[in-house]
Amino acid sequence: MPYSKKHKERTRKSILESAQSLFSSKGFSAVTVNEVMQDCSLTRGAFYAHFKSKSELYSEALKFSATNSELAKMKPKETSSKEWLSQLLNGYLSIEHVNGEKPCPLAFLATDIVSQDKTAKKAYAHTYKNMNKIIIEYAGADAPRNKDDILSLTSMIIGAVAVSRTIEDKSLVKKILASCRQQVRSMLDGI
Amino acid sequence: MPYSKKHKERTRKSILESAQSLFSSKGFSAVTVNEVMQDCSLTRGAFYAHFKSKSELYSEALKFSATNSELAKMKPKETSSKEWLSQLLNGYLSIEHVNGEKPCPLAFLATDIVSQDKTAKKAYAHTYKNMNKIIIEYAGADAPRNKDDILSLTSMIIGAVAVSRTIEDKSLVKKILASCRQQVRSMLDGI
DNA sequence: ATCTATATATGATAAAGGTCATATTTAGAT
DNA sequence: ATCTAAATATGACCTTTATCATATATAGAT
Repeated sequence: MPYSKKHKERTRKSILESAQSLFSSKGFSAVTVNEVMQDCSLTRGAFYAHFKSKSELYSEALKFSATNSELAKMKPKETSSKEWLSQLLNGYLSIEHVNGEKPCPLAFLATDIVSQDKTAKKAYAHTYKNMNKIIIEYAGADAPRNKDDILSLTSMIIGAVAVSRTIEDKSLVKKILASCRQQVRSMLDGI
Repeated sequence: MPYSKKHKERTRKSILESAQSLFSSKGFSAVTVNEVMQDCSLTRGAFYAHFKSKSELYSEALKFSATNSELAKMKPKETSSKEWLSQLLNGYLSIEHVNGEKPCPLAFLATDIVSQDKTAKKAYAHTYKNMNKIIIEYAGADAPRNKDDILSLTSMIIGAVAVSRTIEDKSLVKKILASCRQQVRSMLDGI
């Protein structure tokens, strides 16, 4: 048995990392299987030893990115939940995020998902529900009394990032993000 | 000179209508020039007498849809501005909108625009600014004191519709929309 | 050192779709 | 009725790209 046991697993992971980053920034059809493979220094032939189609890769990349997202990161013990939540949300509503550092697929792929298969949609929905859950948990006592209220908050931050990515006028982008950060504070008071 | 003067103009408009509807629901690359033409009972050959490329069509469809949107519709004289605004926002945050009736490209194409050319981005930004302006106008005295606050409201409604389109669980979609309608009322009080 | 299962690379195939060249049809002007 | 410029249709071309078949290289087991 050639190659160490973990070799394939590592390659798969590296493909997923490239895929995640490329799909997030360009969407499903603007990304090529070949492009993904070259991004991790492989050629397209190797691809089908890992995934059975480009669609499968897309869904797997989506799942992968959920487990690697900022939101999924463990809170440092020395930071309070509220402080941590505040950092997460400010990071989410930042120019850096809009520019593509650690892109959140919920915002970057929102309309792209619509034309993908059920598996992709399921992965997206799962990530979305998880985002709501995590925010509520960290907000603790400052979470909205009515749990569904969180849905408008996540709509807002996802929408803000999605729209901001299309806007070339950076001063307008800053205003959008600032306005949402402000609004977040008023929705989760104490944050 | 064959065909009445207005014939070509009418055909162009009909192409734009089909394009608007198809692009909005499926995005740029999932729509085919041929598909657009067949949708208005023409064949692909006629296309290039009207537009010089698929990209140009996309941008033109975006501009076209801005002038035909619900938001651009004239307010009936017998309806108060606030009442009208309330109707507009409730319509925006409705299942029917999510399902594709009179789709707003700001929500339906948010992430699609990112991979398009400058012309498309400009058209998108223009429509976006216009949405903010119109809401502020109709809100009148109830508009946010700080005009930039409107940006978080539009982020929210655009995000809500964009996300809702991806979610197959209709009961969750209803909750998202309801939560945003509620939030709109609290942001524009008196509405 | 050699053997071998597995990973990766190379080359081929085929389908899709944007674009254009050419043929055909249309309806207003004469 | 006929003529003609403009609109539309048809057929072809060519690029792109997902996918697969086949060849090669890798590294652990012997």
